[in-house]
Amino acid sequence: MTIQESGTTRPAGRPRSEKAERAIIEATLDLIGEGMGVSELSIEAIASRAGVGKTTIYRRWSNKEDLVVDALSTLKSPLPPLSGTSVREDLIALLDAMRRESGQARSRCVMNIAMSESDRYPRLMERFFKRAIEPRREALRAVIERGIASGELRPDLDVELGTAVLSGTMLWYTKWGPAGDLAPDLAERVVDAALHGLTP
Amino acid sequence: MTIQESGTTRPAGRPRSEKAERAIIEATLDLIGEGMGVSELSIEAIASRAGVGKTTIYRRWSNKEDLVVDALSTLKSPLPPLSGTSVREDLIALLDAMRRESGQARSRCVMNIAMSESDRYPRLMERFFKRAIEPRREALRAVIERGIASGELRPDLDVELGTAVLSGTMLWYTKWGPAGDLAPDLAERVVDAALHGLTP
DNA sequence: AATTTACGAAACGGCACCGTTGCGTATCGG
DNA sequence: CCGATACGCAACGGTGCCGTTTCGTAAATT
Repeated sequence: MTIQESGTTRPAGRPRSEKAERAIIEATLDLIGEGMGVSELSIEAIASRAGVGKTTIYRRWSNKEDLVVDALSTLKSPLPPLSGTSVREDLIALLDAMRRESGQARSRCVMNIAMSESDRYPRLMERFFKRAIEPRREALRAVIERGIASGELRPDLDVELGTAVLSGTMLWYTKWGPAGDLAPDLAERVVDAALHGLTP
Repeated sequence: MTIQESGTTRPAGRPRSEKAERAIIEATLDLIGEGMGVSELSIEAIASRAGVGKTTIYRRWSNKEDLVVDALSTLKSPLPPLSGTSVREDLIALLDAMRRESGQARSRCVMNIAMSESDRYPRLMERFFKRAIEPRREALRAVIERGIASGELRPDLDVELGTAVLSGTMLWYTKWGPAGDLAPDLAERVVDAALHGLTP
């Protein structure tokens, strides 16, 4: 053995192309980003878009769902840094990250899929949720729990209800708000409305 | 002329079957209610489900989109009666209607379509929005404006922000809340959280 | 009764995609 | 160089749906 990678023998023959693999996943995300539902994605369209033979796709994934799972899993969810100075500031930081993401076509369409196809592709969505949704929800939950502990939030506050109010409101604007980008100060206004309530 | 209906001459020949028409629309809504996206609906599946020949469908609608528009338009949106005694009570009535609807598979799937396919079928969705979504939003808006006028809500409240907080929170529970039916007192809790805020 | 239109069923040619196979070429280890 | 594997490409037979047409029958008007 001349070259050996961490104890695993490299199989003989030409190695699989990393470039092709990335191109396939990029093409998949592109098509999803253009509004394709999972059921409308065709392997042939992905192969064509990626400049790749169908063989190269089938060699790696046995079916479309597995491919989509892997493609969605590559979407990073970098949570914004939280200053920790106040609950209000941290909430604004989290919600403003949602606002910024909602401006990207790819993120919007992925969200569409997450919301509408979870019944038909439960396996796919379970994995995607764990990867992309759960960390954000957990961050929000942590901020709220910290706020309850510090007295910045009601001691009897239902944490889930708090997350629902905050991210649900942003979700509403994303889908049904005025067309185009969301107002830059939206997160701040939503947080203040949620914190202080609609009554005088 | 022997029998004449309200000034319009009935054309000769066998009249179109009202029963077949309803069966077609029912079948369409059934399939949508089972999780079908618009793009996955096939005329053949609808015809088969309705016990009808494809001819009978094509005679009435020239394409799938027109059929879906008509089918969705038959979905009633009976707004709940508002007591008008207080903003809080009216809001609870409106949000509880959303909660009850979210338990019905057909309503859930229609909502899925409304949220995820609005990019691909803008014409369809525009009409559906006007029919099913806009009246509810308008009712919510009216209650909020009345509350501002009566002093029950902040005088400087952004009406759209208020609707976003209320219906967005319900939306969040519908899609991402705990599985199964929503808690019967959810609307009340959401309204109180929105009215009084998350702070002590 | 004659005419007209609608009905359900079946079949049509066409198309897009399926998943697989064969081909000639490219890229690796030995 | 040799064997092995991956590559892009093209073609395969199969399937499901398209929108249309044909057929025999049913239900209305005149």
